[in-house]
Amino acid sequence: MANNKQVTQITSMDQDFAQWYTDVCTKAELVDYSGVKGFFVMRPYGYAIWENIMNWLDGEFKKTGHENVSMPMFIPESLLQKEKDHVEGFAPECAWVTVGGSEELPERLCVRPTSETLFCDHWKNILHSWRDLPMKYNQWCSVVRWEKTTRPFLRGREFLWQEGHTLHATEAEAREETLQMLEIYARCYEELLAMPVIRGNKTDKEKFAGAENTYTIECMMHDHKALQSATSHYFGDGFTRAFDITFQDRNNQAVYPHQTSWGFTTRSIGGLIMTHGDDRGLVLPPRVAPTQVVVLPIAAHKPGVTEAAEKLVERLKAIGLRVKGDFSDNSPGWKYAEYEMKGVPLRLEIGPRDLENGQAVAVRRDNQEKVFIPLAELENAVPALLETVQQALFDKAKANLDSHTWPAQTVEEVKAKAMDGFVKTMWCGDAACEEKMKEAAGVSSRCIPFAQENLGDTCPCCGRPAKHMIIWGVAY
RNA sequence: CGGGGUGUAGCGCAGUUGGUAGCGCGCUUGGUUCGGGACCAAGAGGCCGGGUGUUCAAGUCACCUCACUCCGACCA
Repeated sequence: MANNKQVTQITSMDQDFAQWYTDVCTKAELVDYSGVKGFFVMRPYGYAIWENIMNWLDGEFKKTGHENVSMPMFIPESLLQKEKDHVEGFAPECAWVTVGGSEELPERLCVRPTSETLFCDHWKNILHSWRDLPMKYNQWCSVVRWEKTTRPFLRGREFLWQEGHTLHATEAEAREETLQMLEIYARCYEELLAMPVIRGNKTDKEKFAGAENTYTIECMMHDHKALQSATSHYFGDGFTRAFDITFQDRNNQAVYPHQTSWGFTTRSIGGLIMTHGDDRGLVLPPRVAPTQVVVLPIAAHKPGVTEAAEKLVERLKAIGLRVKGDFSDNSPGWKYAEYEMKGVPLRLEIGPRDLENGQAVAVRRDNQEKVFIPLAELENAVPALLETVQQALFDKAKANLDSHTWPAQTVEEVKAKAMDGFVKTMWCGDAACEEKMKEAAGVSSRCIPFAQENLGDTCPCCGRPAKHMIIWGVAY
């Protein structure tokens, strides 16, 4: 019954969403704080989520013809400085190495904040002919950006990601690549993480340092704030000119290739937590959950119970599910709370009463709904239930996004709704109006959605003719 | 980088007008339990974040410093 010895109790979302978030991160054993600010330990349970994401994405990268590589961790200062916009964007948040062993280095080295310059430096050496193109590379690694404030997953001074870097003979092919990879990211969020996304363009103000176009997918968290969830960039030939990378085309002309890059980070796990979690803790969609089903014997000492539970684990493993049996001597109530905290999508209980009835009890994490599953139907019923949970989580998140996206005609209307979700307005395309909106309404531009709507003819900031519909929001 | 908060056992905390450190949970061992965070018994576990000062005496007072955290400005 009611018991106050709940050391793993977490702060409620409504009371303090930020505290709730950090509680979940630590109590669900996803991360631990390290001795250095902004650097986090990803514990096995958190890393297992990342591994599932990596496996899914890496499979898509391979299907679309990309190869994995590994680049150096350090960038000589002179290399970083070759592309002007790029340095300006990243230099302020670089960590620098100035000493090797006991020797002062002749040139200081930046710990990579992103690897465009390294790829370019390498490509300069190996690209010769149009026959060498396209070059479609990816690397899984961590990067360092010296952020001022840090939070687990959402913002660390080091974070894990993949960064794809490609070179193409033509602009059209490079642009196609950029959009193709954005679409893979969008599908990863929607299909794997059960998070609906908005695909769109970043404004010039918000685009990546050195990019010609930045495409983004934006997600809405449970508290209605925005999370920039992945980006894909088209560079044109800006970097390849700066690094003097050319190839001989079919006409024996030296030509600058067109470049892209795209990245997906462990921030996605933060988004996952803030999209689906509740006051009991983490809620994981079955497709990414390290453990999809936890099997609990009830009154395990009674004849046949433990054996029956073990049999359930074996049968579910045999059909490829990630399943765990908890045969520890903790009480059932303790186990319920524990696996709810860790967001395991489905709990299967089997006890003496179930043995009599030839069934198991399944309890969904997302809505606590209880379902009796005849043991004979286990192999069909459990995967079906997991798919139901996956879909229900997506639907719930989609409903949150849809019901908290507001059209607006004036700056005042934007301001009124700014703390309550996304606001969509028309926009003239002028950066001055974007800045004005930020000052007046406290929102940043999230993206210019690919799916445009016509909400009017004029920009709410300046009254001039509008060019696009744009989405505003308060972002993490 | 500005503003606030917190540092005492693994976690959460108490510690009076300064007097030489305690509680709950967790952990270990044994036993009883088991359908919503069980119970009993016996144990282990501390450079009180660090430094300097005041004092016969500092977890406690003063100053400094470090770390973490939250809120802003900057960013995936």
